[in-house]
Amino acid sequence: MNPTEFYKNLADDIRLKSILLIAQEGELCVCELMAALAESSQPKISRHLAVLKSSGLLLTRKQKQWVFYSINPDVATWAQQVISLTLKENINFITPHLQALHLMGARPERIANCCE
Amino acid sequence: MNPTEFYKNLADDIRLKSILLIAQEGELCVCELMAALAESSQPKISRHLAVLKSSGLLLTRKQKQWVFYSINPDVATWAQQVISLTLKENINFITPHLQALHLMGARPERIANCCE
DNA sequence: TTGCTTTATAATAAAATTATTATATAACTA
DNA sequence: TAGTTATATAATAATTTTATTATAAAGCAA
Repeated sequence: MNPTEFYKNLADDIRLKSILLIAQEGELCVCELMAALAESSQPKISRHLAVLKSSGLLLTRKQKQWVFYSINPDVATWAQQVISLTLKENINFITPHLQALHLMGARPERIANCCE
Repeated sequence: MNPTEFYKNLADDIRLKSILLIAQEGELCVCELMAALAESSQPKISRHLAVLKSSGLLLTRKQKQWVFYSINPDVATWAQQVISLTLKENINFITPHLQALHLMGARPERIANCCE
């Protein structure tokens, strides 16, 4: 992935916020991103995640009925550094979404963890 | 400028390459960018530079008949770090354009410098 | 002044991206 | 099995972005 393609992936509110939320939380499922990005519809979020996955930025892991997205560790180091720098220096950009996420009841991770 | 807006500015080949070339060279005029990005037309380059200027990423300095573009030092530190990291780790992305630039005869800087 | 070089802008067309709506699939639950 | 939840996808419409072409303006040079 060349730099322009990489930045095209970041050049959308839902995609960038999803990446930053996932970077912050380690991994998130679609329903958690829906809770975090409450103003966006499910197909909209799914489609943007599909874009990020197909360009190799995100990985998916299916567990029970949930699909968990995480940052692909094979992403070029510089690109991962760009993501973490952006997160670190713009935490306020996703603060309201992190709050919405933490207000969500019955987050799937907990359920998933407890049944493995 | 929020992170999404910033990345929208980088999400185009001409804009990203112009920024990286300017970051590498310190400052460049439109005709030098035309030489470097030989495949692109003058209005195309001018328009993309206007976008970058109006979002505050670039500054202009007019000298004689030339307009020199440089990175705005007031750009957020994290954004400047993103730019320099991208440049440092993707120098091959602009190498052919740097070569074209250095092949250009009678670069305006020299003329400008010699007549101040 | 006239002409040339450099750069910017405006109008329109073309292309790409994004949103919306509806529907499909898969997995769990009762 | 039937119903429910979670996610994906396809079709189309809407929007945004980009390219192209033509033209304008500004500054220099003869």
